[in-house]
Amino acid sequence: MSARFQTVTALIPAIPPYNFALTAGYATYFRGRYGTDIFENGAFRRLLDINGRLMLASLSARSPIAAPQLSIELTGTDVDRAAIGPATAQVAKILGTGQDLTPFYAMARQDKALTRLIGGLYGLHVPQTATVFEALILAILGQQISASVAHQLRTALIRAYGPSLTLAGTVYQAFPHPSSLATAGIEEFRTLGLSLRKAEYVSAIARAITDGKLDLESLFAKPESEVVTLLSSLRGVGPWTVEWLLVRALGRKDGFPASDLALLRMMGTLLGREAPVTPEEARAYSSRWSPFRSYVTTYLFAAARSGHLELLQPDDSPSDTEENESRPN
DNA sequence: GGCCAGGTTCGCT
DNA sequence: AGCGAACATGGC
Repeated sequence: MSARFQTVTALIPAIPPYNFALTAGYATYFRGRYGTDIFENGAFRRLLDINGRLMLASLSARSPIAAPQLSIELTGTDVDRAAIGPATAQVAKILGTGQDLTPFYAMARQDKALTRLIGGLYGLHVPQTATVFEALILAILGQQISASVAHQLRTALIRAYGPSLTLAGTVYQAFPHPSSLATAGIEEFRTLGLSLRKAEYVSAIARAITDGKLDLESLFAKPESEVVTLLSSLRGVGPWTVEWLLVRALGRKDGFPASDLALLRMMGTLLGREAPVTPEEARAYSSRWSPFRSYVTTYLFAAARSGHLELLQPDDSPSDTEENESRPN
């Protein structure tokens, strides 16, 4: 049963400045592969599920940051021109091509602590998840534990329950449907390494969706107050998860997970402190970044994930380095 | 081996 | 209201 594949191509414009490599890198945690997303050899790939049809999207950018254009190639057994619209819309959302950074940059240039940070990450947009469901499940899996354990759990869940398509010998996987997670048992989740609690949270959320009692995707168009109320009512969702989804799934500009341990450490460094800031300090200080705190959050995590911690160092430090090469002038 | 990780819930004061 | 314990598991 050799499937016959079709391929179609299109172009996606992005609002400049747009740095494709940085944005696709962020979406894959600068690891090359993370979860359903792959960024290798300059190409971002992800298996899309467009109304039940699986197709691989492969994206690349040739054009400069100031005049960005992404080329997309769709490959699958059921791909035709009609798939281009919905597929490009989904990828454009995932890679944040429609975001306008200009107002954020105008604010950040006036802010001493942010200047170096944004300078080193010029053109980074905020990647979004394809669905609110995906962001929520990933967030729950990542609560409290280290980034490496979170990576393991997320990978295991996607491998076990995500739809897959094999192309040229490579297996690609999309994020699991709510129905797949709803029919899986708590015990199955536990064998993947989830705690009993996380297994219960994921199971209950998936079942609520398939039962028609919960419509996460409708939150995208809802005002923030409603989003917060509904998400907070779910077991397993606290303040951190709500803020994380505002940033990562709902396209809000001013989300800020003030209780995030990593964020508190990064802010401490950014402000030239020895210790992490407290959640209260973080919240109070961050008000000056409003209404662009989702971008600040993303840029902080990008600096940490990409290993460029120097972007967090204060700019005005005297900087007496041991190996100082004498510089002219 | 112990403690901490990109939190949240639950049970006690 | 506020505080502490439990939770899974890899890494230091």
